[in-house]
Amino acid sequence: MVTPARRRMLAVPFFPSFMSDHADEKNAAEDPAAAEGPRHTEGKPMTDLERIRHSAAHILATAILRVWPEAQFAAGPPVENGFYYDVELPHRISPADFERIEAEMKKETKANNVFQRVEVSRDEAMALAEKGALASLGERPGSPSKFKLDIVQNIPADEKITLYRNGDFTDLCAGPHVGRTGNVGAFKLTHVSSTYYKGDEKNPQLQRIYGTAFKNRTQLDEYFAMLEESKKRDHRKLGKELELFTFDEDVGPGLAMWLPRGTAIIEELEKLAKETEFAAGYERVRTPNLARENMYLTSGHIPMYADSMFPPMDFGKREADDRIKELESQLYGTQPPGQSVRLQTEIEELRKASAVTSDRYYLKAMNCPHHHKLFGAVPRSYRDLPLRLAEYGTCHRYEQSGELFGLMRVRSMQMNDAHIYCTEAQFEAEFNAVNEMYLKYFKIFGIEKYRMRFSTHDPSKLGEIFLNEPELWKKTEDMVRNVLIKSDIDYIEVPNEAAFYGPKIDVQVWSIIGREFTLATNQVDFGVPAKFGLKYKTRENTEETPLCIHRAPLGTHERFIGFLIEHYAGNFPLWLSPEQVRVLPIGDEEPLVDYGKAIVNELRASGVRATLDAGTDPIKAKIASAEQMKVHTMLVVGNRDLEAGNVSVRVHGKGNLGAKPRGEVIADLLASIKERRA
RNA sequence: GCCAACGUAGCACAGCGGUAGUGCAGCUGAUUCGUAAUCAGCAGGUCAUGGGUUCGAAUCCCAUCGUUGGCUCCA
Repeated sequence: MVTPARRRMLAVPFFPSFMSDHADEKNAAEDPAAAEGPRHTEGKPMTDLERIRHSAAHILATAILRVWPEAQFAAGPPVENGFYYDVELPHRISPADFERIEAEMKKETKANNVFQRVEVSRDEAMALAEKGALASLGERPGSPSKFKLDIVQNIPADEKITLYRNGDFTDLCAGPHVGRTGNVGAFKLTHVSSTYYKGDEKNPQLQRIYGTAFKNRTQLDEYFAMLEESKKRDHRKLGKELELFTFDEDVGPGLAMWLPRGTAIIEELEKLAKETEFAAGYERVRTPNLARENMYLTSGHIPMYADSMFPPMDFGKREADDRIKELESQLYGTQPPGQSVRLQTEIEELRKASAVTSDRYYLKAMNCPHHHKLFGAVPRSYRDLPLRLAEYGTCHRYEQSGELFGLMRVRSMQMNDAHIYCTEAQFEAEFNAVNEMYLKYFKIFGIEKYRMRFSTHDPSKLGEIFLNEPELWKKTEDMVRNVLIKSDIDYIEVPNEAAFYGPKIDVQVWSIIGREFTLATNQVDFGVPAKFGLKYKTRENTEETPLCIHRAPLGTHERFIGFLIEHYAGNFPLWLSPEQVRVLPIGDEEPLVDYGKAIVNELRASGVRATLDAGTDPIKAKIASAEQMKVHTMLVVGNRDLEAGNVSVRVHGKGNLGAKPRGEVIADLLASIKERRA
């Protein structure tokens, strides 16, 4: 269901890639999501930096051909942080080869060759490709430039075909480029990965060589320094350093375990969610972590999404299997032929029966079916609507091993879920209220860099991947769009990306290393409640099926906290801080330690996460270790403070704020926590 | 799942065919101090796991597991 454009978005989040090779322009033209953001087109020239990077891609191809003349190239565009070129080559390029390739690239930039634009006819381009002369240093008889050949064939008839030359190297390319190879001032190859031609696994597998390039060395160095800085706030690194969560091979990949410090954050988020949802008229429910297969047959998740679910536990089948095994072992030991025939018959019958008697349970991958069952458990009247059922439900999804990524992509997740059952008349107000809730949360966390993606259906796929309810699609999409427009939210509309049961809004954010994630989701469902036979009595005493809104403004704990760690660089505001206050007595003499203990006890009695460092380390060392763990507030207490009934306040990132009366400081802390100050 | 790289003490890393190392953290002492690290001692490892090559493997080869970067996927 992911379009090519979406894929590119994932790879290059901040600015959609400015694909410029013919192949990519063609994709962009066809691409329903092309309206998603700025994109290179005829009327919108590349920036200077993109020209440099696009040119660097050609220089990379030139260099690779000098080392491996048989290389076949596909596409080589600039991307957000650099460029790549896809190459087919028997030799597996590894980072060990980079030095050699970069040396050849250096020769090409030193030579300062002109990038020469040549317009050719389609026949000329085809002829060159067949002679192997495109993306090549010259003709290569017997090995046509096969990918370029394919690309030429796909260029629309009315489009001009151009080549670019630098030195011996000629490439099929729409340009533009810098004037000379020497204008690529500084470059570096960064990594290599694999890809399929045009992203389709049926196509040949290519090696994608990534690099980056800048106008000059200084900018390149700054870029890598910035990358180093970013790595410091990577949630995986901070999570380890701050002892927030951990993964364990024996527990399983993608199964995060929360240490006490991370759990403290979870508790705060749940407290926030529960308060907010309670005030907004939600009711809390609890459901088990698994359910029988039948429920997921009803919901349509099997077979549609069975691949993404953990395989089932099959109890009935296991009993049958045990009996079959037992009979089989008897079978091997039997001599009289009659006996063995009897056993074989029994085994076969058991096998047939096991298909029927099997009793399969699945770990839940989503909470909706359980909540639908709760809606259906009690007779409902229009007076009960809207009914808002909320649960921090634990879901399990069997994500592909290669997709797992720290806390951002896991296999077990705790979701800030709720389902709102309402009438069509109530829908717009409810959807709007959900939206307001999102914005309220984002304000609390100071989340500013996000994008709302409004996913709609594709009318040509009704009855296939979208429920065949043209009226309802139109109606709900209009309502959602209205809400977005009325609340003046910046959003992008993406056709063909809706859920099968209705349109949705996803909130997209980016991890510090640039990967895009859906942080939160708000979905309309006009399909599944009917499958569950959910009804309510109307004022006219007729039966209606409710609409359902699935919403998860705080997403999952895993992803949301992963995001928050990076958002705050581990420097959480007081209310979220795993260790809110640490009291640091100067020395470990009894009266001081007792004073510190009293302060800690007073804070803990008010629910503040406070600890005491009663160690014998010098005060500087105590401060250093508290700072290292990013403890929000440090209260230094020495004899001066003890005598005056003061504490000396030090705040992480702000330094020493001086001595203040103990009562005043505690009151301030409590107020800051209560108000969830930034 | 696919391609590639990487797995050495709790953490960060060195060693890359010849008896496992450093720093921080930890523990035990001493130190009793005013805002980012006091000193000393001790302890900690089947070098991810399993196989192979070799007189000898952390080091070379193969497989498995895990992590990472991409690809694919993402209800």
